[in-house]
Amino acid sequence: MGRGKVQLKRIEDKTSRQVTFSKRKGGLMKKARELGVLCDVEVALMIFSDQGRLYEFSSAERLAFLELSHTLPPSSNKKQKVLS
Amino acid sequence: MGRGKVQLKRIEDKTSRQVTFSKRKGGLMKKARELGVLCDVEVALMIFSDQGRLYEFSSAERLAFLELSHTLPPSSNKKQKVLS
DNA sequence: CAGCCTATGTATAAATA
DNA sequence: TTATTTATACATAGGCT
Repeated sequence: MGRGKVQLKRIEDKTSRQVTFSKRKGGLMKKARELGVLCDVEVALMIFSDQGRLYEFSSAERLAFLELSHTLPPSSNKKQKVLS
Repeated sequence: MGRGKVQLKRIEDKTSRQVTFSKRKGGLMKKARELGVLCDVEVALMIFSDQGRLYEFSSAERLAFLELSHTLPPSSNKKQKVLS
């Protein structure tokens, strides 16, 4: 989307990679949420970045264990950050 | 997208709900894969439908446990189907 | 660096086959 | 009912602030 076509490879420039990560993470979570609501299914989305753990789910019950059973990203030595 | 605007509520018509599920599931997985590659992060996407379990991940190592630690959807009494 | 803007690329709702 | 075809809505890359 946007002005240029997307190449399916790691974005080398750190700044653009961070910007793209932020934009696409938001879009992906929105879509995951929509799929859950529109189609009445349970969806879990987990994204591990260098900063911490991010996740999304539309129906907590069956998926709540995900919060507890994962391992911490090795690069993270701080308390993990949990975002909606 | 498409011809009509989207209402963020459960699609009541079973046929449209199934059609929408199929289309959006594909789109969501594609985007999840792209985010993982472009931004060099680990992504896991799990969708529980009535049919079975679907999942996606860009980096198997840390997330492989997801395959084993989840519980089966109660509505599924057949062997689960695993898709890429 | 976090937002805002907007031209363009994509995803997809409906319609149709 | 599933596959293909548009017309549109939506997401977002690159620029700019």
